[in-house]
Amino acid sequence: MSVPAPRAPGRRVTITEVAALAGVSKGAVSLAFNNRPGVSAATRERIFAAARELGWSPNQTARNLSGRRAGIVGLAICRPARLLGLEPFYMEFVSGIEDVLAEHSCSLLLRLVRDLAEESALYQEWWRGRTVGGAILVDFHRDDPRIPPLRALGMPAVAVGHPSLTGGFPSVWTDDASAAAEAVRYLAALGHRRIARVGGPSGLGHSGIRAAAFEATMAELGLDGGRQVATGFVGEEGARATRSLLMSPDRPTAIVYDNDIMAVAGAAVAAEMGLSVPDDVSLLAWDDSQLCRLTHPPLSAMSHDVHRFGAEVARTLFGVIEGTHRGSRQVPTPSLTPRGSTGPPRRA
Amino acid sequence: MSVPAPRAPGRRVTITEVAALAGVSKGAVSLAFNNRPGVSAATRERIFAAARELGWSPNQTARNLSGRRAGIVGLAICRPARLLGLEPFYMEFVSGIEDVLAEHSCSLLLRLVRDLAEESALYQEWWRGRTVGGAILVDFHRDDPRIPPLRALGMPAVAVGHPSLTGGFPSVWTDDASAAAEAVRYLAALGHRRIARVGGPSGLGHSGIRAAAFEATMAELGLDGGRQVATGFVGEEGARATRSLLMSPDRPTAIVYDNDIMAVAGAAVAAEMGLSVPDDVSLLAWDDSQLCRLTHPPLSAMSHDVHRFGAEVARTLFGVIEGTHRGSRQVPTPSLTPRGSTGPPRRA
DNA sequence: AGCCAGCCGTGAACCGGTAAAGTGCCGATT
DNA sequence: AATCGGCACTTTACCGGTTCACGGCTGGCT
Repeated sequence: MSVPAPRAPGRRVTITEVAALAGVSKGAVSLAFNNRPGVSAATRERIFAAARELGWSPNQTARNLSGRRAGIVGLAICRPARLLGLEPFYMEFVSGIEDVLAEHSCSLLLRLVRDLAEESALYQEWWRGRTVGGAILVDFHRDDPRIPPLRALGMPAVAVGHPSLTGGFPSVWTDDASAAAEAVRYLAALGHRRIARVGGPSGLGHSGIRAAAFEATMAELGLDGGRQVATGFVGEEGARATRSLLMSPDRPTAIVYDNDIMAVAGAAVAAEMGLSVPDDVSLLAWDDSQLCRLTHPPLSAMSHDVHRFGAEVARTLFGVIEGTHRGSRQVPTPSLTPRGSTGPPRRA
Repeated sequence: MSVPAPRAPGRRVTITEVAALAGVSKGAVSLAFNNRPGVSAATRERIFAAARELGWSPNQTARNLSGRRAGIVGLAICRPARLLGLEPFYMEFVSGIEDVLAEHSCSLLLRLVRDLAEESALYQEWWRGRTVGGAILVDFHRDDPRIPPLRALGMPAVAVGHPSLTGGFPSVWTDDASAAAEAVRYLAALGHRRIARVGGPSGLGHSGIRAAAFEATMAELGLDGGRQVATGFVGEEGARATRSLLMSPDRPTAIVYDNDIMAVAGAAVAAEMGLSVPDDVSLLAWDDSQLCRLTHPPLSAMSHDVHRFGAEVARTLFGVIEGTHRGSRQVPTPSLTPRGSTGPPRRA
C-alpha cells in the first residue's frame, strides 16, 4: 500500500528546481520546454534530463496566467441535470468532442447552467479568468440573448446550429430542413397522408427549422393531414404525445420524432396499444444511435453520425483558436436509413 | 449585431483597476471578495460598487496559482470515446455529479484516456498544475495500477467502487454482491434453474464481485445451470452473447445483464428469435434507466438511482477536499424492480 | 586589430491574484 | 502618561511559469 515516493509525497516540483539541477536559469528551461531557439542542443538535453529526474512538467495554471491559452475547452449546457442524463445525443456528441480533444491533450470543461443569463456570465468568467481557450455553444434559440455579450467578449467559440441562428459565430451544422423534407417525402411515397411530427421545444432553433420544413413539404405535396407536437425531448413526453396522437379519431399513420429516445418510447406506446409497427403506424426516429438498432422492429431513422459531428465541432474550434478558420462548416445531411419501423400504411 | 461593449471588447479587467477605482489597495479588494475580516462595511461596499462598475470578477487562474483550491473537479474515463457514447450509465452519473457541482459553482473537467498509465500521468499533471481541486476515480480493477502513484500524489479523490478495490481511497459504493444474490434468488424462486449472466469485463472490480456472488448463490441454491459470459458492456456484445446463450441446447430460461443497454439488446434478440419474454426467457437488467421502461415489455431491473449515486460521489468529494470526510459511504443497494420481462418459466 | 553579427543564456519584470507581516490610529486599561 | 489590543488597511513576498531587453563570447570579414 505504501509507496517509495520519488520525493516527498505531494510535493510540487517547480521550474526553479529543474533549472538549478541543470545548472541554468528558469528562462532557459522555459525556452527548452517550448521548443524555442536560444538554447544549445547540449543544454537542452541537460534540461530534459533534469526534468525527467525530478518528474517535472510545466504547471498549466502558471502557464495560463502568463498569457497563454489554456488547453481546456468549455461546454455549457442549459437544462436541468436530470434531463441531461436521458439524452443519448449529448453523450455521443461529447464523446466525439473528446476524441479530438484527446489528440491535442486537451480536456473538456463541462458545466450545467440553469438559464441563459447564467450561461453568459459563465463564459465571461471562463474567458476573463483564462480558464478556457475557447468554447462550444449549443442549443441556439431565435434571437439568442447569449450572442451580444459573447461577441463583446471576443472568446474563440464555435456554434452548433444553422448559420442563420448563430449570430455570426463560426458554426457547424447539418441541413435539418432538407432532412425533414426527405423524411416527409419518403413517408408520402410509401402512401402515408396523415403524418405527424413529435418535435422539440418550439423556441429551439433547429426544432423550428425542422417544423417549418415539415409544414412546407406537407403543403407542397398537397397533404393537409400534418400535425406537430412540441415536447421537451424526453422519453415520457414522447410517449404521451404518441399516445394522444394515436388515440385521436383520424390518427396519423406515420410519426416522425425529433430524437431517438422519443421514438423508442413511441414504439413502446404502439405496442402497448396493440398497434403493429409498421402496419398500423410507421415510426421514424432522428439522431440515429445504437438504440434504434436494438429495438424490435429496429427503428428507421434520419441517421446522423453524432460522434463525428462532435469531432468536427472540436476540430473547427481548434481552427478558430489558431486563427486558421473562420466561417461555417456543414457536415453531411442526416440520411434516411430505413429499417423495420416504416412501411406502407395498411389500407394503402 | 455590434454591441456597445462596456469597455474595450475582450479587455481583461484586473483587481488593480478595481482597487484604484475604489481608492484602496489590491489586498483590500481581495479581502472583501473573500468575505474576510479586515475591511469595514463602508469600504466593502465601495469595493463591490467599483467591481460592479467595471464588470470585474476574480480571475480563477490567478487564484489557483496562489495556493487556492481550483473550483474544478476532474474525471478521467479510460476507454475509447466511441464506446462512451453508448453508455447511459455514464451520462446519468455525470449528470448527478453536475447537479452537486453546480450548487458549488464548480465545473467538471472530463477527459478520456487510452490506458491506465496515461490516466495516472494525467492525475499528476492535474494535481501538480493545480488544474483541479480533486478527482473522481472510476472503474477499479483488481490490484489497480493507478493506486500507488495516486496515493503518492496526495490529491483529494473519491473512488467509485467497493472499498476492497479502491486501495484506501474514500469510496462510494453499492452492495453489488447482495444485489446479485437477490437477482439469482428471485429468479430461482420463480422456478428458474438454468440462469445465465451476461457481465462486464472480468478484470473490472464490480463485474468480478457480481460474478462471484452469482456463482456462490447458484451453488448455495443447489443450481448447477449457471453460466456467465464476459463482455465489453456494449449493446452488440450483449446481443451476441444472448444469441449464443439462446441457441445452446440447454438454453437458460433467465438471463441477468450487467447493464441496461445489453438487456435491451437481449430483448431484441429474443424477439428476433421468436422467443416470448418472459414465457420463454426472462430478462433482468441492471442500472435501471428510463430505457428499461420504454421497451415492450418493460424490463425488470436491479434498479439503482445512478443520478443520485453521482451526486453522492460529488458530495463526498467536497467532504474530502474540505477535510471533513474520510472513509467510505454506501448508497442503497440496487433493488429488484419487477416489470414485464421476468416471470415463471413456461414448463415450471 | 577592430568591428559587427549571431548564438546562448541571464535577470528582471510581468501575469492577477492570495497571505502574512507591518503600519497608523483609536479607545480602553493600569 | 505609557502600554496595549484591535481594527482597518497597506506593503511585500510569493504562486510558477513566460517574455524580452541585455550582455558575454565566438567567429568571420575587412
